[in-house]
Amino acid sequence: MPELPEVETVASELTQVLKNKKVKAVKVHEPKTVNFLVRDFEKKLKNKIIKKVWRRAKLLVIEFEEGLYIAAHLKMTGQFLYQSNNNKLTGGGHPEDFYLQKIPSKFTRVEFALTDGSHLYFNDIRKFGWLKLFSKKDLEEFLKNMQYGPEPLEKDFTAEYLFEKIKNRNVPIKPLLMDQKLIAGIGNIYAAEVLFKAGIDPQKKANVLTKIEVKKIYQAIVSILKLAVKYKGTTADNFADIFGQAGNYIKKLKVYGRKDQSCLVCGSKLKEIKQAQRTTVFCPKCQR
DNA sequence: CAATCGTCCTGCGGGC
DNA sequence: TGCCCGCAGGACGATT
Repeated sequence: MPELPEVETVASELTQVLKNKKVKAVKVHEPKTVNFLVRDFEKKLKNKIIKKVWRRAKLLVIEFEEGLYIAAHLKMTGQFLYQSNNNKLTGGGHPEDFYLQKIPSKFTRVEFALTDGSHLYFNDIRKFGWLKLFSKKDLEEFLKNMQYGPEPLEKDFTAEYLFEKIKNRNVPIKPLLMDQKLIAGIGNIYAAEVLFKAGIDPQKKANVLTKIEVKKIYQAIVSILKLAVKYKGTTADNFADIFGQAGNYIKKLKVYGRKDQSCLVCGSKLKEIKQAQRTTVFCPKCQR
């Protein structure tokens, strides 16, 4: 669920609130969430100062002084929630906003107390998410092993790159767009949205796509991801930003989660299929 | 190289 | 009303 726009939102907000703050204490409630023995993980982070938080693919990286890093993956249900020293989550009180999880809750896997009295919580219902503590060298090694493809909003991601990489691939285009080694950061929601915007059937094999079709896909990737970042992502399930606010791109979704509803362009019935054990919704008339 | 399945985990919704 | 089943999905490893 959290894909590039959601993770980007969390990274930039975390940088805003955590920059130059010092860790007072860490509590790990779920040992399997972290890559060290609980007491070691807690000890290594004590008194460390946070420099910034950034994103690579769907990975969040919290950078500390002295070359220490936490790489975090939210997987499906992970959330970072921030509570400043004197108030609760901002919430907002709009009923449509989101159901706010109480923090800490039974889903709080790791909590960070900062010396200014604020707290950061890593919540995760399904325990797929993780926090890995790395030295600079370990982080570089880890990222190298991941073999992430280019960032879709950076200059090295081009229509030509995309065409060259997929022109010989005899696989359906939709699951391919979710391959992190091809492009970093696209998941099930945005892959579906991109192909709708580009007017391409998700079942179409990559190696039959023309240069023009690939260019349409490329343009859809860039424009949709940019807009989704601007909207602070999509809350289709339980994504929230660090203040517990839902992402607004859900209002812009054209196909994801709209099985059997009518196409917003042509009015025909949207169809749901399974591809590589993932659901894909598309318009059989608009996407060919 | 491609396709598929199992795994991790829990809440929720559909069906009866 | 209540219970069971299966779905949701990011990413990796194993198998065919």
